[in-house]
Amino acid sequence: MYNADEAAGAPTAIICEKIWLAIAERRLRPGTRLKEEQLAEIFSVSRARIRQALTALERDGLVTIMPNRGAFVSEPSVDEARDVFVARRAIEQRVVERLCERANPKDIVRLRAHIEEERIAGRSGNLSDIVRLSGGFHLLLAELSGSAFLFGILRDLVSRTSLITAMYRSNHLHNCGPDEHLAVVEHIASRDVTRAIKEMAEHLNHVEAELDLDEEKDQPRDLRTALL
Amino acid sequence: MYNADEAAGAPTAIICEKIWLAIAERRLRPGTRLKEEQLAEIFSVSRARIRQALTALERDGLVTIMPNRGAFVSEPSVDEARDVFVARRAIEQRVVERLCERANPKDIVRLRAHIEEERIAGRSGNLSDIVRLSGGFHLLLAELSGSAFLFGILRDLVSRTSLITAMYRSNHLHNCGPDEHLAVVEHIASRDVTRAIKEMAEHLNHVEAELDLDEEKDQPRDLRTALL
DNA sequence: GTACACAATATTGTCTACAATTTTGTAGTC
DNA sequence: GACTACAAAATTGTAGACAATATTGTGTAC
Repeated sequence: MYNADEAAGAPTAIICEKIWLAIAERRLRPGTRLKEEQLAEIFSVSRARIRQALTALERDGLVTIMPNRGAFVSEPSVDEARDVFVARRAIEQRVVERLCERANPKDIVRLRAHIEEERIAGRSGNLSDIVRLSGGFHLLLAELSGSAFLFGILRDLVSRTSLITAMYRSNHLHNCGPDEHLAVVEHIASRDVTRAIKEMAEHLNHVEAELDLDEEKDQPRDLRTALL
Repeated sequence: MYNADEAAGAPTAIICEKIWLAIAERRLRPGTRLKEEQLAEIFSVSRARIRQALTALERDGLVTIMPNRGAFVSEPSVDEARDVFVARRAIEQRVVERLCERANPKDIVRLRAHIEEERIAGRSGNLSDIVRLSGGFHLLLAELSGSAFLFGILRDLVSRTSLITAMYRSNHLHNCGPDEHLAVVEHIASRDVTRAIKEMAEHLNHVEAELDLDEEKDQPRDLRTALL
């Protein structure tokens, strides 16, 4: 069978997505070094394109580039992880508010269809699809809210959330359940702003609560704190 | 006198800042084409570094890169401008909330010192400093809130605000007055969350209100709507 | 005289080679 | 025997050259 991973001349976006998925699926663990030449050989592209991909991934907070040192898979701290959820609650509240005002029947149809895709992926157990679609739901919400800017912020936040869930135990993998997604959508459909916001806030709380953010308050980021 | 603008081998960050300032000060008008080779010659650097700077500026929303077409100074629409303020109110509310809980006397000293700098720049009339410092106040607030992530979002938002104020009449240039900044800080100093939030919201409303966002509902983004 | 097709030009996108920096291994000295 | 200084290897950062693409100008046919 033809393996797309080893196809030559992959566009930058594809490379980003492959690395992103690898991180989200924990195949690439936080802290892993990402050598440019190595990646260039793996994807059969030039090193220049890998550099583009890495800087784009740095923008999304998935990799950390240290000057003259190289790129590493980011290791968000507990505090940073909590910050992401603080920001998500703030942003997604606005998204839901706007959507309750603006959403038309067509939007609701798209959202329900998306959730159906999530259900199918959940049953098939395809981890790539599950990760992609569960984040994609929140992104679709932001897109339909009509604000390109809120969408952009949430894009970052969802990427970081993927890394965080990958890092702090996503073993249960309840990970953004379609049921809670549907509840939000139905509240939006009935223009119930208060309940829609509340449902979204609870959903995000559930996702955060499933992480091991209380234990190991400050995990070792450098050797000094790790060993002394 | 030595002119730093024409110094050879400027780092990417410096190039970004120079272009950013030029946009914020309206020396580069929205829609202006940014030819890579031209910029490379101006800054005496290679085109590769200009490309890095342009992609970074695109990330901040200041320039728009069209594939195979080139880079242009962004022309945010009225809706996009309003979105930025919606997002700023959401984010900066959280920043102020956190700061009321966490701020220590040292932080207050830094904030007051910054406002004093703003006052000095305002009296001297140095446009570069005024633009930089007025945005810098909000960034300092976010930095002191202890959330690197909220800081990152606000960095984007402040950049975009600079472009927006440059585009939609910043002639009065009341533009983020130090007086209102001080009011916010004093409320934070006295741990009065409600008033601090209110003051910040009003401040942002004032900034938005000074723009011509109601008139010319949809300014011409492409030739079709401009001419027909 | 106008409209379409083609060619020339200019600009961006990509790749390969070279330079700078950091890290690691080795030897010398106290 | 351990520590410091130096050298070599590996890796990133940068620059310049080449290829692809879009725009503009010109010519020809109708």
